[in-house]
Amino acid sequence: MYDCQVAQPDDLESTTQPPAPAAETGLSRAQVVAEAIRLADADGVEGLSMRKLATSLGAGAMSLYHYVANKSELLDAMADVVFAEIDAPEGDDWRAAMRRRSISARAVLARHPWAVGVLESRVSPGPETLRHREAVMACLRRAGFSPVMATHANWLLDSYVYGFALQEASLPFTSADDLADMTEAVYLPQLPQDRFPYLHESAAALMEAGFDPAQQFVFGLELILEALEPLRSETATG
Amino acid sequence: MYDCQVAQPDDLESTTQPPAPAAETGLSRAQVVAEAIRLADADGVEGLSMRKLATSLGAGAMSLYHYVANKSELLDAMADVVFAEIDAPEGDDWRAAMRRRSISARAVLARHPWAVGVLESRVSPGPETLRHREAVMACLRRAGFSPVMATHANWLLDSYVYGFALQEASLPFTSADDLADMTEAVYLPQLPQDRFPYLHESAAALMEAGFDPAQQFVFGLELILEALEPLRSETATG
DNA sequence: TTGACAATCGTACACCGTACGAGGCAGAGT
DNA sequence: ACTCTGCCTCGTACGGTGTACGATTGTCAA
Repeated sequence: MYDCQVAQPDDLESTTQPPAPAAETGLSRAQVVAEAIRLADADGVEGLSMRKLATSLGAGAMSLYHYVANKSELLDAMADVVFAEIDAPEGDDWRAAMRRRSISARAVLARHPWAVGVLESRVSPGPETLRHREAVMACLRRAGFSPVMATHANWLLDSYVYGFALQEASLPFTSADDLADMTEAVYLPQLPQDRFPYLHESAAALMEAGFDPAQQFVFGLELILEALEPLRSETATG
Repeated sequence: MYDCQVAQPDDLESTTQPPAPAAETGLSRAQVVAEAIRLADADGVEGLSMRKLATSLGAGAMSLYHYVANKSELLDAMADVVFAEIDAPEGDDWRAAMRRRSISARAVLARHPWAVGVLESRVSPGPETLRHREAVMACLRRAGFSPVMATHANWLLDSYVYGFALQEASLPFTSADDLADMTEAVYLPQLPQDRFPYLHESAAALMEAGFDPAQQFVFGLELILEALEPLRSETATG
């Protein structure tokens, strides 16, 4: 009826490796996925093809299909591995916990910029993703948010994290030096002061002050966490 | 040096149609882009190919390249048209203005779910995009935000809008009925209460209460706007 | 020895973006 | 009237893609 599988049953057990990855000789699903992530980090997802991945693993293209049903499942698996890199929220202080996990999430998504795009149109969360989401909901519920409020808070925080990562991924520069060069060479000339005075001003201010994505991220994150605080302990709502 | 063009000079003038679109016979860039958007809305971006687009316009595939340098430029143009659908912020009340424009942005991105994904890895904003961003910055600056604070607020709001749209686009259902069916048929069985009690609880609560993305969006939006309010008029900072 | 099964991969097919260049057709110059 | 010059159309072809199919091998149980 619905073709949307949340996770394969035995994937849920995958904390212990499936049958033993055969170590030295032959491939393994984990190796395939890991190499795919390496390639995607280097060249972007659009540069990742089954043939290239296979070659990079020293195998024939069709061999991959023994470990992965199709490319879509491969992308799902990649996203799940990336998700596993994110620190789960821990501790009694919900703000500290969510701050840590959100900062971690942004950092991870900055390391794997393609992952944000993969999230979209990818419907079946993997086991690590589920575990992580469960941990987040647990943290919020234990902090006193009602089920409905916890869901709201979760959406708000995730939206911010993903949206920030998306914007960050589409920035044309990586380092602060790039920013300066870039701004001076491209943006300012193309944003004439008379037509786009405010964008011009903003670009100039950005270049002058430098731009640290992590710091920029924390600014909005703190605002959101503070705004969520008063919504706790209205346990009757949900 | 940098291959990142912000906008073609004459694109900036494109409020008036370039040379006259030739109306009846022959194609026009605007027609090509519009049909591409129609197809992407129907089948998703990954289902959009130059050949299908051409056929759908009653033309040969290569004819398109007279109006569009390559597929990447086509995607840029599509994103720009979508951006033009978003209401620009208007009026003296900055919160009302930004609320309207953010709600409009979410609605537009929900209508064109592929557009969020196109944003990523697309580096050159089109003329409409620039106009819109300029209007947003103008609104914030006039409301008393310093240049730096306005930039922060802009990032925060845009992150929320894009992130929300991204999450919404990856939802496996569209209508409330779908939600109920979906939850009952797929999520609840696959989220056993003992392993994922909180996700289970959340899914159940969501199904019971119904789920209106627009309403959910406004919740977080209002929180953000309220949190930004006290940061106005610190004009000395920037 | 035989049979089952896991793993590898060569080949082929349909599709993709697009380079190249050949054609048609409208209007301007002579 | 003739040519020339541009815009516009698109057929063909090339190198890439995901992957269906089936042949091949290696390994182990009976």
